[in-house]
Amino acid sequence: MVRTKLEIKRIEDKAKRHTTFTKRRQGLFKKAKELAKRCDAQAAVITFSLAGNVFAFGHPSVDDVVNRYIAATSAPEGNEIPVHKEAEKKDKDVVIENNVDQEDEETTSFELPVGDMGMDELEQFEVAMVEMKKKVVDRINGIISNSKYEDLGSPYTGLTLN
Amino acid sequence: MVRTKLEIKRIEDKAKRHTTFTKRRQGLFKKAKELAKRCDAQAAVITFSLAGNVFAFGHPSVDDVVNRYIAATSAPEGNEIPVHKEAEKKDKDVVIENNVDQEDEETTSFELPVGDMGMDELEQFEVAMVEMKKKVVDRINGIISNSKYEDLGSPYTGLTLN
DNA sequence: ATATCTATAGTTAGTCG
DNA sequence: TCGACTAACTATAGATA
Repeated sequence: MVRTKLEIKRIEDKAKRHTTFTKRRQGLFKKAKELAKRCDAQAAVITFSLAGNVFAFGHPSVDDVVNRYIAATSAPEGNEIPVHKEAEKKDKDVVIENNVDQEDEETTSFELPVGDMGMDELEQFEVAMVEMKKKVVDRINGIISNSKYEDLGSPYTGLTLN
Repeated sequence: MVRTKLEIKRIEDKAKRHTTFTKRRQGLFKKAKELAKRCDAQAAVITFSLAGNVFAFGHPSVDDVVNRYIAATSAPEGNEIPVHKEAEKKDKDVVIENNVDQEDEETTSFELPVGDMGMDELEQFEVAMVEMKKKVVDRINGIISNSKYEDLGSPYTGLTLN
Protein backbone atom coordinates (compact mmCIF):
# COMPACT_ATOMS: atom_id res chain seq x y z
CA MET A 1 0.00 0.00 0.00
CA VAL A 2 0.92 3.58 0.19
CA ARG A 3 3.62 3.87 2.68
CA THR A 4 2.85 6.63 5.12
CA LYS A 5 5.26 9.25 6.23
CA LEU A 6 6.78 7.04 8.92
CA GLU A 7 6.93 8.43 12.37
CA ILE A 8 9.79 7.28 14.48
CA LYS A 9 8.09 6.18 17.61
CA ARG A 10 7.52 3.02 19.53
CA ILE A 11 5.49 0.43 17.68
CA GLU A 12 2.86 -0.91 19.99
CA ASP A 13 1.91 -4.11 18.25
CA LYS A 14 4.29 -6.84 19.31
CA ALA A 15 4.38 -8.76 16.08
CA LYS A 16 4.94 -5.68 13.99
CA ARG A 17 7.52 -4.39 16.37
CA HIS A 18 9.48 -7.56 16.13
CA THR A 19 9.21 -7.73 12.38
CA THR A 20 10.47 -4.20 12.15
CA PHE A 21 13.22 -4.99 14.58
CA THR A 22 14.39 -7.85 12.42
CA LYS A 23 14.27 -5.90 9.20
CA ARG A 24 15.95 -2.85 10.57
CA ARG A 25 18.56 -4.83 12.38
CA GLN A 26 19.54 -6.43 9.13
CA GLY A 27 19.68 -3.04 7.50
CA LEU A 28 21.77 -1.66 10.30
CA PHE A 29 24.25 -4.51 10.05
CA LYS A 30 24.49 -4.06 6.33
CA LYS A 31 25.21 -0.38 6.76
CA ALA A 32 27.86 -1.13 9.31
CA LYS A 33 29.50 -3.60 6.97
CA GLU A 34 29.52 -1.11 4.15
CA LEU A 35 31.01 1.53 6.38
CA ALA A 36 33.75 -0.82 7.51
CA LYS A 37 34.55 -1.90 3.99
CA ARG A 38 34.39 1.38 2.18
CA CYS A 39 36.13 3.39 4.83
CA ASP A 40 38.45 0.74 6.17
CA ALA A 41 37.23 1.51 9.66
CA GLN A 42 36.46 -0.61 12.65
CA ALA A 43 32.83 -0.80 13.56
CA ALA A 44 30.57 -2.75 15.85
CA VAL A 45 26.84 -2.88 16.29
CA ILE A 46 25.22 -4.55 19.26
CA THR A 47 21.48 -4.87 19.66
CA PHE A 48 19.20 -6.47 22.19
CA SER A 49 15.68 -7.36 21.29
CA LEU A 50 13.01 -6.85 23.88
CA ALA A 51 13.03 -10.60 24.33
CA GLY A 52 16.60 -10.28 25.49
CA ASN A 53 18.39 -11.74 22.51
CA VAL A 54 21.70 -10.30 21.49
CA PHE A 55 22.63 -9.62 17.93
CA ALA A 56 26.05 -8.27 17.30
CA PHE A 57 28.18 -7.45 14.34
CA GLY A 58 31.74 -6.25 14.31
CA HIS A 59 34.67 -5.72 12.04
CA PRO A 60 37.20 -7.12 12.51
CA SER A 61 35.17 -8.61 15.37
CA VAL A 62 32.76 -7.37 17.99
CA ASP A 63 35.20 -8.05 20.76
CA ASP A 64 38.03 -6.27 19.05
CA VAL A 65 35.97 -3.15 18.72
CA VAL A 66 34.49 -3.41 22.18
CA ASN A 67 37.91 -3.90 23.72
CA ARG A 68 39.25 -0.95 21.85
CA TYR A 69 36.30 1.12 22.89
CA ILE A 70 36.85 0.23 26.51
CA ALA A 71 40.52 0.99 26.28
CA ALA A 72 39.86 4.24 24.48
CA THR A 73 37.26 5.49 26.90
CA SER A 74 39.48 4.49 29.78
CA ALA A 75 41.90 7.24 28.83
CA PRO A 76 45.29 5.56 29.29
CA GLU A 77 46.99 7.96 31.64
CA GLY A 78 47.17 11.58 32.58
CA ASN A 79 48.47 12.52 29.20
CA GLU A 80 47.59 14.30 26.03
CA ILE A 81 44.96 12.85 23.86
CA PRO A 82 43.10 14.43 21.00
CA VAL A 83 39.37 14.47 21.32
CA HIS A 84 36.64 14.54 18.80
CA LYS A 85 33.33 15.15 20.36
CA GLU A 86 30.31 13.52 18.85
CA ALA A 87 27.32 15.17 20.41
CA GLU A 88 23.85 15.28 19.11
CA LYS A 89 21.03 14.97 21.54
CA LYS A 90 20.29 16.48 24.88
CA ASP A 91 22.47 18.43 27.17
CA LYS A 92 26.14 18.00 26.98
CA ASP A 93 28.96 19.48 28.93
CA VAL A 94 31.46 19.50 26.18
CA VAL A 95 34.88 19.99 27.56
CA ILE A 96 36.97 19.94 24.47
CA GLU A 97 35.94 20.28 20.91
CA ASN A 98 38.59 19.45 18.41
CA ASN A 99 38.37 17.84 15.07
CA VAL A 100 41.41 15.73 14.46
CA ASP A 101 40.73 13.26 11.80
CA GLN A 102 43.86 13.09 9.76
CA GLU A 103 44.46 9.74 8.23
CA ASP A 104 48.10 9.08 8.83
CA GLU A 105 50.52 10.78 11.12
CA GLU A 106 50.33 14.21 12.62
CA THR A 107 47.79 14.48 15.35
CA THR A 108 47.18 17.59 17.32
CA SER A 109 47.10 17.06 21.00
CA PHE A 110 45.10 18.53 23.81
CA GLU A 111 45.11 18.07 27.50
CA LEU A 112 42.08 16.22 28.77
CA PRO A 113 40.96 17.52 32.17
CA VAL A 114 41.25 14.06 33.59
CA GLY A 115 44.81 13.90 34.70
CA ASP A 116 44.17 14.93 38.25
CA MET A 117 40.90 13.21 38.92
CA GLY A 118 41.71 9.94 40.52
CA MET A 119 43.75 8.85 37.62
CA ASP A 120 45.72 6.36 39.67
CA GLU A 121 42.60 4.54 40.56
CA LEU A 122 41.31 4.60 37.04
CA GLU A 123 44.60 3.35 35.75
CA GLN A 124 44.53 0.42 38.11
CA PHE A 125 41.05 -0.54 37.13
CA GLU A 126 41.75 -0.13 33.51
CA VAL A 127 44.83 -2.28 33.41
CA ALA A 128 43.29 -5.05 35.43
CA MET A 129 40.12 -4.94 33.43
CA VAL A 130 41.86 -5.02 30.12
CA GLU A 131 43.83 -8.08 31.08
CA MET A 132 40.78 -9.75 32.45
CA LYS A 133 38.70 -8.94 29.47
CA LYS A 134 41.30 -10.36 27.16
CA LYS A 135 41.31 -13.63 29.01
CA VAL A 136 37.59 -13.95 29.06
CA VAL A 137 37.30 -13.11 25.42
CA ASP A 138 39.92 -15.64 24.46
CA ARG A 139 38.19 -18.21 26.55
CA ILE A 140 34.82 -17.48 25.07
CA ASN A 141 36.21 -17.47 21.60
CA GLY A 142 37.62 -20.88 22.17
CA ILE A 143 34.43 -22.18 23.60
CA ILE A 144 31.75 -20.68 21.52
CA SER A 145 33.94 -20.79 18.43
CA ASN A 146 32.61 -17.67 16.90
CA SER A 147 34.05 -16.58 13.62
CA LYS A 148 35.87 -13.38 12.91
CA TYR A 149 33.51 -11.26 11.00
CA GLU A 150 29.98 -11.88 12.06
CA ASP A 151 29.17 -12.64 15.62
CA LEU A 152 26.57 -14.81 17.19
CA GLY A 153 23.88 -13.62 19.45
CA SER A 154 23.00 -15.24 22.69
CA PRO A 155 20.36 -14.21 25.15
CA TYR A 156 20.83 -12.81 28.53
CA THR A 157 19.68 -14.83 31.46
CA GLY A 158 21.47 -14.18 34.69
CA LEU A 159 23.81 -11.54 35.98
CA THR A 160 22.30 -8.12 35.82
CA LEU A 161 25.10 -5.73 35.33
CA ASN A 162 23.87 -2.18 35.39
CA MET B 1 27.06 14.25 -11.76
CA VAL B 2 25.67 10.91 -12.56
CA ARG B 3 26.30 8.79 -9.59
CA THR B 4 27.78 5.47 -10.61
CA LYS B 5 26.53 2.16 -9.38
CA LEU B 6 28.42 2.29 -6.08
CA GLU B 7 30.69 -0.56 -5.38
CA ILE B 8 31.24 -1.44 -1.79
CA LYS B 9 34.96 -1.50 -1.58
CA ARG B 10 37.68 0.45 0.06
CA ILE B 11 37.89 4.04 -1.03
CA GLU B 12 41.47 4.85 -1.81
CA ASP B 13 41.40 8.60 -1.69
CA LYS B 14 41.85 9.76 1.86
CA ALA B 15 39.71 12.84 1.73
CA LYS B 16 36.87 11.03 0.06
CA ARG B 17 37.15 8.12 2.39
CA HIS B 18 36.88 10.36 5.37
CA THR B 19 33.98 12.28 3.95
CA THR B 20 32.17 9.05 3.30
CA PHE B 21 33.02 7.81 6.75
CA THR B 22 31.50 10.89 8.31
CA LYS B 23 28.37 10.77 6.25
CA ARG B 24 27.78 7.09 6.67
CA ARG B 25 28.56 7.18 10.34
CA GLN B 26 25.83 9.74 10.79
CA GLY B 27 23.47 7.60 8.81
CA LEU B 28 24.36 4.55 10.84
CA PHE B 29 23.74 6.37 14.10
CA LYS B 30 20.45 7.63 12.86
CA LYS B 31 19.39 4.12 11.91
CA ALA B 32 20.41 2.82 15.28
CA LYS B 33 18.38 5.53 16.98
CA GLU B 34 15.35 4.71 14.92
CA LEU B 35 15.70 1.05 15.69
CA ALA B 36 15.95 1.73 19.39
CA LYS B 37 12.98 4.05 19.37
CA ARG B 38 10.63 2.15 17.11
CA CYS B 39 11.38 -1.26 18.51
CA ASP B 40 12.09 -0.30 22.10
CA ALA B 41 15.35 -2.19 21.92
CA GLN B 42 18.80 -1.54 23.27
CA ALA B 43 21.37 -0.76 20.67
CA ALA B 44 24.93 0.47 20.45
CA VAL B 45 27.15 1.44 17.59
CA ILE B 46 30.86 1.94 17.98
CA THR B 47 33.11 3.09 15.18
CA PHE B 48 36.77 3.94 14.86
CA SER B 49 38.00 6.10 12.05
CA LEU B 50 41.32 5.21 10.51
CA ALA B 51 42.74 8.16 12.37
CA GLY B 52 41.82 6.36 15.57
CA ASN B 53 38.93 8.47 16.72
CA VAL B 54 36.06 6.78 18.45
CA PHE B 55 32.47 7.56 17.74
CA ALA B 56 29.90 5.75 19.73
CA PHE B 57 26.20 5.80 20.15
CA GLY B 58 24.09 3.82 22.52
CA HIS B 59 20.64 3.55 23.93
CA PRO B 60 20.20 3.79 26.80
CA SER B 61 23.96 4.31 26.79
CA VAL B 62 26.94 2.76 25.10
CA ASP B 63 28.25 1.37 28.33
CA ASP B 64 24.96 -0.17 29.30
CA VAL B 65 24.79 -2.06 26.06
CA VAL B 66 28.46 -3.00 26.09
CA ASN B 67 28.22 -4.26 29.63
CA ARG B 68 25.19 -6.27 28.81
CA TYR B 69 26.90 -7.67 25.75
CA ILE B 70 29.90 -8.70 27.79
CA ALA B 71 27.72 -10.29 30.42
CA ALA B 72 25.64 -12.05 27.81
CA THR B 73 28.56 -13.45 25.85
CA SER B 74 30.24 -14.51 29.05
CA ALA B 75 27.60 -17.16 29.59
CA PRO B 76 26.92 -16.98 33.34
CA GLU B 77 27.35 -20.55 34.42
CA GLY B 78 26.99 -24.09 33.23
CA ASN B 79 23.29 -23.68 32.83
CA GLU B 80 20.57 -23.39 30.29
CA ILE B 81 20.46 -20.42 28.09
CA PRO B 82 18.42 -19.90 24.99
CA VAL B 83 20.41 -19.06 21.91
CA HIS B 84 19.54 -17.19 18.84
CA LYS B 85 22.21 -17.48 16.25
CA GLU B 86 22.84 -14.58 13.95
CA ALA B 87 25.10 -15.81 11.21
CA GLU B 88 25.57 -14.34 7.83
CA LYS B 89 29.01 -14.35 6.36
CA LYS B 90 31.69 -16.95 6.07
CA ASP B 91 31.96 -20.30 7.70
CA LYS B 92 30.22 -20.92 10.91
CA ASP B 93 30.09 -23.93 13.09
CA VAL B 94 26.69 -23.39 14.47
CA VAL B 95 26.16 -25.47 17.53
CA ILE B 96 22.64 -24.58 18.34
CA GLU B 97 20.05 -23.02 16.21
CA ASN B 98 17.00 -21.86 18.01
CA ASN B 99 14.83 -18.93 17.37
CA VAL B 100 13.44 -17.63 20.56
CA ASP B 101 12.22 -14.17 20.07
CA GLN B 102 9.08 -13.93 22.07
CA GLU B 103 8.43 -10.57 23.48
CA ASP B 104 7.41 -11.23 27.00
CA GLU B 105 7.68 -14.34 29.08
CA GLU B 106 8.07 -17.91 27.98
CA THR B 107 11.51 -18.72 26.71
CA THR B 108 12.56 -22.08 25.46
CA SER B 109 15.77 -23.31 26.89
CA PHE B 110 18.60 -25.36 25.51
CA GLU B 111 21.76 -26.69 26.93
CA LEU B 112 24.80 -24.92 25.61
CA PRO B 113 27.66 -27.37 25.01
CA VAL B 114 29.89 -25.27 27.17
CA GLY B 115 29.31 -26.75 30.56
CA ASP B 116 32.22 -29.13 30.42
CA MET B 117 34.72 -26.98 28.64
CA GLY B 118 36.66 -25.20 31.30
CA MET B 119 33.61 -23.59 32.67
CA ASP B 120 35.19 -23.02 36.06
CA GLU B 121 37.90 -21.00 34.48
CA LEU B 122 35.49 -19.06 32.37
CA GLU B 123 33.34 -18.36 35.34
CA GLN B 124 36.24 -17.01 37.30
CA PHE B 125 37.27 -14.73 34.53
CA GLU B 126 33.81 -13.60 33.91
CA VAL B 127 32.98 -12.67 37.46
CA ALA B 128 36.22 -10.84 37.99
CA MET B 129 35.91 -9.06 34.71
CA VAL B 130 32.39 -7.98 35.25
CA GLU B 131 33.24 -6.46 38.60
CA MET B 132 36.24 -4.78 37.20
CA LYS B 133 34.40 -3.48 34.24
CA LYS B 134 31.74 -2.03 36.45
CA LYS B 135 34.28 -0.13 38.48
CA VAL B 136 36.07 1.24 35.50
CA VAL B 137 32.89 2.30 33.83
CA ASP B 138 31.65 4.03 36.93
CA ARG B 139 34.94 5.76 37.28
CA ILE B 140 34.98 6.85 33.69
CA ASN B 141 31.45 8.01 33.86
CA GLY B 142 32.31 10.18 36.80
CA ILE B 143 35.34 11.58 35.14
CA ILE B 144 34.33 12.11 31.59
CA SER B 145 30.78 13.00 32.59
CA ASN B 146 29.16 11.54 29.58
CA SER B 147 25.46 11.87 29.17
CA LYS B 148 22.97 9.09 28.94
CA TYR B 149 21.88 8.92 25.38
CA GLU B 150 24.62 10.00 23.09
CA ASP B 151 28.20 9.28 23.91
CA LEU B 152 31.32 11.20 23.28
CA GLY B 153 34.15 9.99 21.18
CA SER B 154 37.71 10.12 22.24
CA PRO B 155 40.72 8.99 20.30
CA TYR B 156 42.92 6.11 20.98
CA THR B 157 46.50 6.79 21.81
CA GLY B 158 48.19 4.20 23.92
CA LEU B 159 47.44 0.66 24.92
CA THR B 160 47.06 -1.61 21.99
CA LEU B 161 44.70 -4.29 23.05
CA ASN B 162 44.37 -6.94 20.45
C1' DA C 1 8.06 -16.90 11.29
C1' DT C 2 10.77 -16.05 6.87
C1' DA C 3 10.82 -14.55 1.80
C1' DT C 4 9.66 -11.80 -1.75
C1' DC C 5 7.43 -7.81 -3.81
C1' DT C 6 6.85 -2.92 -4.58
C1' DA C 7 5.86 1.91 -3.95
C1' DT C 8 7.81 5.34 -1.63
C1' DA C 9 10.55 7.28 2.11
C1' DG C 10 15.02 7.86 3.17
C1' DT C 11 20.23 7.83 2.33
C1' DT C 12 24.27 9.45 0.09
C1' DA C 13 28.21 10.53 -3.71
C1' DG C 14 29.41 14.06 -6.14
C1' DT C 15 29.31 18.80 -6.60
C1' DC C 16 29.05 23.54 -5.43
C1' DG C 17 29.49 27.77 -2.32
C1' DT D 1 36.95 22.07 5.54
C1' DC D 2 31.94 22.15 6.25
C1' DG D 3 27.03 22.61 4.91
C1' DA D 4 23.60 22.48 1.30
C1' DC D 5 21.80 20.46 -2.85
C1' DT D 6 20.00 16.82 -5.57
C1' DA D 7 20.00 12.88 -8.67
C1' DA D 8 20.51 8.37 -7.96
C1' DC D 9 20.59 4.73 -5.08
C1' DT D 10 18.87 1.96 -1.16
C1' DA D 11 15.91 0.51 2.77
C1' DT D 12 11.73 -0.75 4.32
C1' DA D 13 6.27 -0.86 5.64
C1' DG D 14 2.81 -3.20 4.35
C1' DA D 15 1.03 -6.86 1.82
C1' DT D 16 1.16 -11.49 0.35
C1' DA D 17 2.62 -16.53 0.18
